[in-house]
Amino acid sequence: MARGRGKSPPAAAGAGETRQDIVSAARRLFMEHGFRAVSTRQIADDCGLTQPALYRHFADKRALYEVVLMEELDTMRAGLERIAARGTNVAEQLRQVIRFLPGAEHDLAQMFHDISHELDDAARGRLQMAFEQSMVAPLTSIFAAGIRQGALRAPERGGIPPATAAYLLLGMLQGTGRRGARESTTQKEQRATAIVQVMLHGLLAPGAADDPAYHPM
Amino acid sequence: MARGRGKSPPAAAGAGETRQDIVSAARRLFMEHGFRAVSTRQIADDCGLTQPALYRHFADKRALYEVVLMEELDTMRAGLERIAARGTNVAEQLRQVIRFLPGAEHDLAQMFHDISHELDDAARGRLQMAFEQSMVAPLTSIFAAGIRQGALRAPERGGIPPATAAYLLLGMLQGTGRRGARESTTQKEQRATAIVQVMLHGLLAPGAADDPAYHPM
DNA sequence: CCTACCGATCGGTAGG
DNA sequence: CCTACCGATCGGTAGG
Repeated sequence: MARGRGKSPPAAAGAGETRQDIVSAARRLFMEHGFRAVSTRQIADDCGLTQPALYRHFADKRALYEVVLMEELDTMRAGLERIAARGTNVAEQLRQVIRFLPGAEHDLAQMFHDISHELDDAARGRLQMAFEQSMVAPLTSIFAAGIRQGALRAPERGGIPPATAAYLLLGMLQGTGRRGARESTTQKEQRATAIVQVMLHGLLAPGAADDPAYHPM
Repeated sequence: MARGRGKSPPAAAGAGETRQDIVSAARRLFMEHGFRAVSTRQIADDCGLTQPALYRHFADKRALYEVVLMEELDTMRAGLERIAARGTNVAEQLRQVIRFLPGAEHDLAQMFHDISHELDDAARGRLQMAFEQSMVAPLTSIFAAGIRQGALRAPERGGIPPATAAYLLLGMLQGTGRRGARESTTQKEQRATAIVQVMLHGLLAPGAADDPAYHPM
């Protein structure tokens, strides 16, 4: 061990492996604490480097953060598109989406805040576009398919636009921050069931004509 | 003007007025940028003080932040309890809640993150309790009343627990960060309509038996 | 990829 | 409530 500084990852790092180590450490730290709360020295320490060494791989802290976010969005896109591509019914697709998306651990809200507040205009634009393509688009296509197949109401028949449904679903998934300690698995499951229940059936009792604007036919 | 530093508020500040000026400036800044992104010097500048002067009114930055959050929660509680107390039907109450709660400008998500990450255990406990009492409780009581009056389905009849409904509503209101520029008034209105529509009626088309677990009777 | 170091800024204190 | 100032830490650079 001629390193002396940190636990060098697996073994002797090859060519581009150091870069990926940095991104991995940065992802873990940024996603848990947010952009501002994580220092470049913490990231460097976590992969056994000195802080200035980071700048051989990334122009600055923001550039590293953008790479982290882009990779994260790409992972989400892969998962969501896979679910959207499956031909199962909408209810089942929704359950799979809820099971797949990180409820609180990835702290989606944190991510959106940082995109809005910590990046320059150019990076913000790129990330907003990536967010639309990776998260909104697959979810929108699930709802659109549901409408097309007649399983969901079209906007003209008392439904809502598919893209709006996608945003509302994402909001429900974010929850309201991690309230208290980590949610248990059964809590997550109950939450998932509740979301599906609301999105599909709403909460109105049968026969209750509470909303005069509602004319599904 | 013997001040020389900043626009001193209205006129010569009386006794406890300086303190309130500090809280007001802090609220504006904290709510827009988050705890870490706002420096004590910015707050002081905003009310025509030097930075050390803040410490004559608050023990430290965190204590000031806690006061800001507590006041904010109290404002929300007043509004929500007023809506919950009105005897109108659930649909109308939901619309009023959505109109009342700050959609993106107050950045609820930001607030929750800071509560979880920037405060010590004691303050975090106090704020979580205040959040439950000020936001969750009034919303829960609206949903509970709806169930009691037969307007909403009880959890045993395909509904969900009132507290869960409250959390889901808050999630939908947060949206997914401020996506892009400020939402326009008409966008807000469309969003409000969509939320009410989903919460009451869901999205399932009539006759579509997509969810085998659904037995409202 | 390291050592050494920069200017800037942070939250907070001393002392009046 | 101000001036003066503290130690700590930040992101980033010089130079090898």
